[in-house]
Amino acid sequence: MVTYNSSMEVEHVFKALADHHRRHLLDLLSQTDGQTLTELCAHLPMTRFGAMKHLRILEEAGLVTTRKVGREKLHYLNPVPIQGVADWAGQYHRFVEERMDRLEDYLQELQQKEKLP
Amino acid sequence: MVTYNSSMEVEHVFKALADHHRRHLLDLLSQTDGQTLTELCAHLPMTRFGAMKHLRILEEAGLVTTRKVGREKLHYLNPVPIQGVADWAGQYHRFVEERMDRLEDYLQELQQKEKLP
DNA sequence: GCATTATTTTGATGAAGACGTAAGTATCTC
DNA sequence: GAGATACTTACGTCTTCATCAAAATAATGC
Repeated sequence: MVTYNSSMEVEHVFKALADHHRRHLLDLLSQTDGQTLTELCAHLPMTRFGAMKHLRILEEAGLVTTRKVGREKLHYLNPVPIQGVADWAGQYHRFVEERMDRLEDYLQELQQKEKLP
Repeated sequence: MVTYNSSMEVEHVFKALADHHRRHLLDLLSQTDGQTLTELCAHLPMTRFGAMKHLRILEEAGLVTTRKVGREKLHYLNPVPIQGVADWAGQYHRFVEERMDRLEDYLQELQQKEKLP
């Protein structure tokens, strides 16, 4: 049985990840941590205001932390909440395995029939 | 580096999973596969029409397959696309590990200082 | 065939999301 | 302090989402 977790925290993380621009931002931070808004939004096909809103959603979900240095705001990846998503998805792994096993059984059965027709 | 995957398929899966009602539906199917709309919507705090739309989104994302038997429509879990999410999230695992290592180093450093002040 | 049950289609509506523009506040540089 | 730079706030708009209601379709059982 898969444990159904409806906690607000996990929900925010899932929602934050449900946009490829935001996943792209996390990717960018995983390559170079501590980038400014200007650096990050240079990679997104939108205005800096659009990028800012996405970063705020990531921050509210706890996936990004920020630190103000002078007039710049540095953004850092926090990978911990992603672990929650990985754990949730991992619960379904055994269902995929079962499916693979069934497929294997089926293929072997086919093979048997070919040998002894 | 985390591979940024913007394919439409993955995007649909992420969006479909970004709602706890839909994750709950997957959970229900993982417990008892092949349930009808009526059976499933009995567990959700909404009308059957609301539940139907959620099921359609899951179906479009490939997370649920359906089979019509008489006047009933049976819903089956397809766990395979969830694997894509697990893989994506798994890419961030090493960042969590790095963080743990740094924390461990820090704690050991503290311990050293206590011993030799 | 007729009443019942299961599902679908087709709007309607209010909320939330994803942008954008324009003006405002710090901060740095000179 | 004047001008450039980095970010923010405060809107407006357009789209998508979540939900419900009512009517339509389809299958079952007697």
